[in-house]
Amino acid sequence: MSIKIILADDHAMLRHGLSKSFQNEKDIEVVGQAKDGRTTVELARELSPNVIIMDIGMPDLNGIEATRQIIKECPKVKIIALSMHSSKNFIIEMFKAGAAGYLLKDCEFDELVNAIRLVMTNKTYISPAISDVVVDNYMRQPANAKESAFSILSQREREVLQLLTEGKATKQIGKRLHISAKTVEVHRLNLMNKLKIDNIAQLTKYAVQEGLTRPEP
Amino acid sequence: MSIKIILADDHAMLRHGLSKSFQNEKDIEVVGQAKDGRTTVELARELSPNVIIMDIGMPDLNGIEATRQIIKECPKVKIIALSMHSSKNFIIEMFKAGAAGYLLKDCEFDELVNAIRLVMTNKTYISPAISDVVVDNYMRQPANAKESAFSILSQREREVLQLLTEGKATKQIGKRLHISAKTVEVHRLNLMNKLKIDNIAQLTKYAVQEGLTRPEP
DNA sequence: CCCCAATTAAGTATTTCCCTTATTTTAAGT
DNA sequence: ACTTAAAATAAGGGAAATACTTAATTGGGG
Repeated sequence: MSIKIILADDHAMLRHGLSKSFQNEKDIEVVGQAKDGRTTVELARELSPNVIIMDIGMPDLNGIEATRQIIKECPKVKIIALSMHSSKNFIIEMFKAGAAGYLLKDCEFDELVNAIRLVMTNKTYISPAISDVVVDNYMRQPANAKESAFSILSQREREVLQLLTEGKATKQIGKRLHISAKTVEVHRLNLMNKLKIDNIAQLTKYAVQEGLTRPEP
Repeated sequence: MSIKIILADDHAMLRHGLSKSFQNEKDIEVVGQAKDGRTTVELARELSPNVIIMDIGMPDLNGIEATRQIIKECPKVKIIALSMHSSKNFIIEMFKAGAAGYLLKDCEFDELVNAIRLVMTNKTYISPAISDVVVDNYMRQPANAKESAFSILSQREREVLQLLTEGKATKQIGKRLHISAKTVEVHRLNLMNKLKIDNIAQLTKYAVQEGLTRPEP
């Protein structure tokens, strides 16, 4: 029986290319693709894959949040981050969210295949290209004391923050999250109080810096 | 008679250091310092300096706008850009705004001194570190066809855009620019229509990409 | 089992936004 | 110099969003 995987990345080109490449691997089957985090969460529920290849910078719901939510629902699913970013924050948060592996996008395809087979044996795969960052983090834990969005804000607040900083109106956010616009308002108010920011402009810059949303308009 | 210069940079540390360094140059006198573009414009009016050393990334009013305004009022003033950015857009727009020189911040102090003395003879100084960018621009003009904020928006609109994306409220912007809040509203509406963006979040990302405001919250 | 934080939601007063209209300046073209 | 266009200024008014308050419900952790 083959390994069922889902590809989550906002670039169709990359998904298509990977999908083609996986056709040569007889024990791996691409059962689904998603261009944003929210779709990925839904597909994970419907298709019950073994592995998800997850980009971090995606619209609507970023890869870290998506991972958090998927792992909460189905802890057996193995999620491998495939990201452009080698910055400490992303790597650490991705593993905190429950990822089973982390690779950079400029790695070889074979490395990804190896990683997939490895995580299927309940092991964790850390790409050599980023292993030093992970080690470094354990070496000087106290230096990493500054609280980031991931620790101060609740999950819902982070979701609202991302949609807010992607230009969505309160109403739209309510619809997307299936909650009242009034609730979204409260989340917005609370998160802005926590961050001590009282305008969307600075909030957007903050979210970009934290990697919760992407810098492109 | 010595050359009177103004230092415009938001980092007090840099201003202080430069100021100290200039004490060794007997023919150069630092007559004023400013931490933002708007203050620089005022100082330029009051102190009538010969040269202004101008950073680009400054709050309230960025270096490019400040240059535009100062040159409009006093075309004799020589403005030398001292920037971290070596990207084409900044360099081109700075010269369009009327700058007499452009240096990167990691150049030698002596290069800056040379540049100051050179522009005083009505020559233009382009740092070797960026000269290729300038040449490159003339080589393939048509490639540079995509319109940036500097070309589509009016000066007032760019000013409003910067303040808006720095988190200022309409009222505050009106006060700062000495115009009615209603007028600011119109400028905001017009610029958003021109850019085809209808929310502050995306507008902020756009302004950051165009260098009109800084990425830090 | 109780408590705290998170999530949900509504009411209301205030503010902002959107659109239209209009006058005055400034810039540009011929 | 004269005409036109664009930019900058501003007000009015209804629609919409926001700030702030209050509160019910839920879900773990001690």
